[in-house]
Amino acid sequence: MATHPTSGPRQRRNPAERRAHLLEIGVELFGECSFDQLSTDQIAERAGISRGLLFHYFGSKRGYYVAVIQEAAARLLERSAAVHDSPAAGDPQRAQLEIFLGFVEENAGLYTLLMRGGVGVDRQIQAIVDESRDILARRAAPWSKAGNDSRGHGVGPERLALVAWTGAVEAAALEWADQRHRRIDTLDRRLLAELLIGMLPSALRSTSTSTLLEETA
Amino acid sequence: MATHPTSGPRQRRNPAERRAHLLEIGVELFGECSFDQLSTDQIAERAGISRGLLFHYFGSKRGYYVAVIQEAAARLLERSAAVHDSPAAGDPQRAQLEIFLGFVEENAGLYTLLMRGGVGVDRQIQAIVDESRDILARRAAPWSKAGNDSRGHGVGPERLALVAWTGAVEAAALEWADQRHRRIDTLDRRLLAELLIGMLPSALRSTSTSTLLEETA
DNA sequence: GCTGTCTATTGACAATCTGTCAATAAGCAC
DNA sequence: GTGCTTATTGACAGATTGTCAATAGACAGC
Repeated sequence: MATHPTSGPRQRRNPAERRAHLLEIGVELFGECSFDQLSTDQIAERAGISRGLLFHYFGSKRGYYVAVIQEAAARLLERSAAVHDSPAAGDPQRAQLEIFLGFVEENAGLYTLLMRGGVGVDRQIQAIVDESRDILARRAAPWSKAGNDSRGHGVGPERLALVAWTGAVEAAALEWADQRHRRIDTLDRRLLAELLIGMLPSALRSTSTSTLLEETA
Repeated sequence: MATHPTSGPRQRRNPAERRAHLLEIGVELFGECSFDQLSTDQIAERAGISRGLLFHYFGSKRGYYVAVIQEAAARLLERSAAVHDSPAAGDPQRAQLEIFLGFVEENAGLYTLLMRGGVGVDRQIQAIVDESRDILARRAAPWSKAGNDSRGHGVGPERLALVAWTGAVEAAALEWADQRHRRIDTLDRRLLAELLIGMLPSALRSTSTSTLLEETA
């Protein structure tokens, strides 16, 4: 619609500030609409700028989307790192999980955007999501330090167990956030963390002792 | 490019047959490209028809995509039902899981399309994916019959455990298929099924006995 | 084999969207 | 106030989705 700012004369800003503002808006908008349902016209109008400026900063609509996903990932990882680097008393693993769940609850839209919205859109985005996932998983499950290959991933069977557990965490977190959002009676954060941690040993046991792949063969 | 069929005169077909053919092609193409990266021009050219015909059958590009996703879901459910309805000897639960893994391995693109590609694109598609997921989960984990609400879903905490386990199965299946595709040494189908089944009790235990939500409170 | 009818299929057209770029004006130094 | 830098714009080109009256392939009746 309006290619023009909502009102008044053009507003000249510091590029870094402008860029940050656009990313802020992107996180918000892409948390509600999908990539193809959101036009650059809408984005520009919401930001109070011309469409041309969006392309000036991000090159293409997809470039903008990638930057937004990266921003979302950075926020999640930053929050997680705060706990990881200053291990509080008690069980750091559960603390990490609870922090994670808290983040998902508070930023359900952002998290959904990051873990679900970007997938299937682009290889580049898939890479960002996968890397974030791996970092989070390794923080929440430090035992996985054993057997990482050069790219920081575990080898076959072991990685499989970690991926399975990560999938459980993600799916549960999304469902849990949704249930709380809809005010459905469900587990509290601590119990959910316990449930998820409880699933870890069974995954591990299968790959390390009963697989017959390495020693017991 | 060519709005025209690749060669020769126009080919007149039975509508049902034509529609099926288009869905076939859609499953193939959307397994490789994302929604916005695949133009209706490309689809039409690949199908050897005009772009107009695609819109005649499906109304819009999005309508076509929804139909393709539904087709993918139907194929997966059909395959699963074949095992579900004729319970072979032994453990039907593991059989169901192994069938599922076999399907994922053979149709990795299709499965990825169904579970990942559609998410974040549309509420309608999200509904299709969620429903397929639930049906599969209930077939693979028949114990979940207890405590379904009117919409066929479990209530809060119990559903949470099922969702968590389902997430583990999905993530593991995708990773496993990818590892095998890249010829990485990993678990065989039977062991992966055991690993996943092994994760189930720990999920259940947490919600039913230690949650303090119902009896033990 | 010829003709007419039905409808699957087309191709041209309108509307919308992404991406480009020279022109413009906002803010700052002097 | 004047001039310079550059963030910002708006008009434009190319591509893409969606519409619809016109077209032609197949089959029935003769």
